[in-house]
Amino acid sequence: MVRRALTNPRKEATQDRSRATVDALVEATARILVREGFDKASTNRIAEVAGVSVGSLYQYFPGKEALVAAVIERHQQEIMQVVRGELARAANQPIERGVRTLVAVAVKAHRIDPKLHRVLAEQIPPVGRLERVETFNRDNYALFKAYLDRHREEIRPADLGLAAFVCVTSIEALTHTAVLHDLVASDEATEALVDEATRLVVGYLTG
Amino acid sequence: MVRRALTNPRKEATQDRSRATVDALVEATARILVREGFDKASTNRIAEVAGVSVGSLYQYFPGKEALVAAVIERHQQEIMQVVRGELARAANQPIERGVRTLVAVAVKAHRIDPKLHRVLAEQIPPVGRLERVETFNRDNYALFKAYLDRHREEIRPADLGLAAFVCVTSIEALTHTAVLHDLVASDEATEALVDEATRLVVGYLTG
Amino acid sequence: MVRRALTNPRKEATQDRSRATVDALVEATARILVREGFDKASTNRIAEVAGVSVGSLYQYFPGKEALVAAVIERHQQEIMQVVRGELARAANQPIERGVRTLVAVAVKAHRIDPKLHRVLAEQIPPVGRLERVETFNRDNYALFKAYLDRHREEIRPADLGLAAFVCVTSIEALTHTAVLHDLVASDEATEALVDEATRLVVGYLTG
Amino acid sequence: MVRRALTNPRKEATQDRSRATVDALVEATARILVREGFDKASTNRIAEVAGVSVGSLYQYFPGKEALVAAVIERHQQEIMQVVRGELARAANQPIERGVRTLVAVAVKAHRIDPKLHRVLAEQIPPVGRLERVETFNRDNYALFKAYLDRHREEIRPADLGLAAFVCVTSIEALTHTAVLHDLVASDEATEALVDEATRLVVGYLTG
DNA sequence: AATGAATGAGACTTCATTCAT
DNA sequence: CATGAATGAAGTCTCATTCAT
Repeated sequence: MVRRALTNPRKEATQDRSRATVDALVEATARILVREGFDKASTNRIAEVAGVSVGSLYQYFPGKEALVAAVIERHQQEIMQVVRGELARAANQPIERGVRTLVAVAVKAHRIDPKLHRVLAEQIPPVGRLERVETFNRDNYALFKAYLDRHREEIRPADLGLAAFVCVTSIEALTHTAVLHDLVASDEATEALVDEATRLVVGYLTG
Repeated sequence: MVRRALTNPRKEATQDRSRATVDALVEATARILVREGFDKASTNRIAEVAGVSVGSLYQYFPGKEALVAAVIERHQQEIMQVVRGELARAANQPIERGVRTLVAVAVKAHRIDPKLHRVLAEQIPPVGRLERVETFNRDNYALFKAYLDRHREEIRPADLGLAAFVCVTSIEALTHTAVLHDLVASDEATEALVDEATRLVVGYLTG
Repeated sequence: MVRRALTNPRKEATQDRSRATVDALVEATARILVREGFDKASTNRIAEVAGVSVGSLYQYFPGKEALVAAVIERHQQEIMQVVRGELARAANQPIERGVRTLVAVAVKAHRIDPKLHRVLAEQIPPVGRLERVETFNRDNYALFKAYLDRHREEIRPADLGLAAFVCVTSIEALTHTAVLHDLVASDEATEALVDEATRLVVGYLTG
Repeated sequence: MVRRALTNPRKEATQDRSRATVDALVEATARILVREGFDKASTNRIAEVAGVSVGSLYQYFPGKEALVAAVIERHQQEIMQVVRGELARAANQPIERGVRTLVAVAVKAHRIDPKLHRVLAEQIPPVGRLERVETFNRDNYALFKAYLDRHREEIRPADLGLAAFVCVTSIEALTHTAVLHDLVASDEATEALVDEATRLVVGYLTG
């Protein structure tokens, strides 16, 4: 609800033409973000790339921020779709197997449009970003904590909240950095990374 | 040599007055970054806060980027000073003790002007940032790898490079996130965090 | 015939629905003018408040000007209705009594939707305004001159045109300013104003 | 003090070049107002006519309003200079003679750049205008009331405040309207108007 | 060296109006 | 007739940078 005025779409796109315009705008924003960087993502340029007039842009979005927010949202939803899907499987797996699944999912998630992910992580200025990112991480955190709750018998740490923080933050950082630096270029490299990350977390939880 | 034109001081400030001007400019930039955010850090504003004319600003810095770069550099050096100092002690400590020292150092380092650290991490746009940050991490990475080399007998992972990446990335992420989210407000909380991070890394290295 | 293209309704609203639409548009314009000011009276906003599409607005009015003109016209007609009605009585009253009636009428007229009156007087840009206002004053002027003609025996000034100008302008200004500045808040205050204005004009005409 | 942010110059023009720029901007604004109307007075156009960049405009004025305010102020000061000068003479003249002087002054004042006066009176939107105009009229009102105080023996009305309001408003309206409608084109016409206005006011005051 | 006035490209945004459906 | 999506010219304003003094 907060900051509605700045980052929420102005009106729902009910009709087809509207819908297409909105999609084109969000897509154009993402494309520019990836190809030219945040600085080049001016409203005029976005409209131009979307093949739409600036006026139309402002008909649907109150400003640049809202467009970027929409891109982030879209990206986040694509990720969460992958995550949630694969995560169901992990729920009942034993720690070792389960964590490996989670790590693999994290890598997979980070590979969805990694260039966009990179830009969003690096270039987007504060206001809207932090909230989004935090929201995202809070989701991950909650999911992981639930997993730990279910397996509380098998793990050492008493403070599951802290444990979840440690694990989620580490996995996120490792996969994020690895993808950014192309450390997961080959399947072997990816497997090695997943192995290590799994060891890190499993060792921590069960040590 | 790289990008000299854009981010290096135009000239060495030999004379005292020059030196003072340069310092005032960098300090003003840092202050504005922290207090008003990157967006407000216009060259005119920086000059004003530094009590200097824009003209003088351009006498010493080729542009806005160079100023921000200088702020980053200064911050980084303050951090490395702390890190290097405390790190000497860790070198000959056994794994458990040594890692704990390293983690504690990381927390300490992140506490140097955390607001500035936050701004630099969140708000500064791409060009200069990534390189700087990577430089920074590469330093940490190298230092830690050297530590692992020295203790290679006591640790499990064969690929020390990968192991160093896993450890440095995790510690960095944990301390960074913890400081950002004020999870280290009290001494107890800090100690708890250090405990967990140490366990994470030690478990991984010796598991 | 003059300026038809810009300020006259495009077509007569013969059908009921049309009539209702036109009324809604004029009413919406007036409301916005009063409540939000001329600047906020965009065609889109007017259509929205009228509960009609912009397209429909342009079906009945050639543009924004025409709408404002319609509002002015409506207001003027309401005023002239009051004025003409009360004026009939004044026609045969002796100077003293007659002028008092006229002044009272002027105050009464200015009290019809004074907020709208104020906006029309203050905020509406040139093109259509002057003409309208002049038209309005010309009406008043003509009516008053006719009154003077009828009483030419009792008054001093030889040039009745000039006399009418002096009287109408003064009465208009006094009542207008008084209403704008809330100098007619109470009945006593109103009576005092009417007294003075009457004295002013009567003294001038009969002195 | 009110509305400083919107209508006051941003900085004092201390240096010669600055001063020239500010003057050019105000002059350009006045010229455009007179020749092309308020609507055409965009900041870009003003800067262009002033032979200056938009940037400079915003260096000295926070926006369009401030420019217009400056024009009004300048005009007002020119007027008050004339008024105050001639008014001294009226102070000790007997009613009849004094009022005639005052009326003549009013006409003279309204003749200073009458086109500009007209535009300011007709086209300038509310916010800044009313205050200015009221300030102006309050000055006139105060001056006239002082005159009445000095001659209280010779005049009828008990409430000098109300009397001043009646006289000032009437004289202002008569001269303003007369100048606007070119009723003072010839010397004879002017004299006739002054005669009538004087009679109006003197009759009222001494009747 | 220092100053700060001047520049002007370009970002953001609004709104009167049109036109395909 | 009604609708409302689309248009794009035009306006406002900022800010990195230059340059005459």
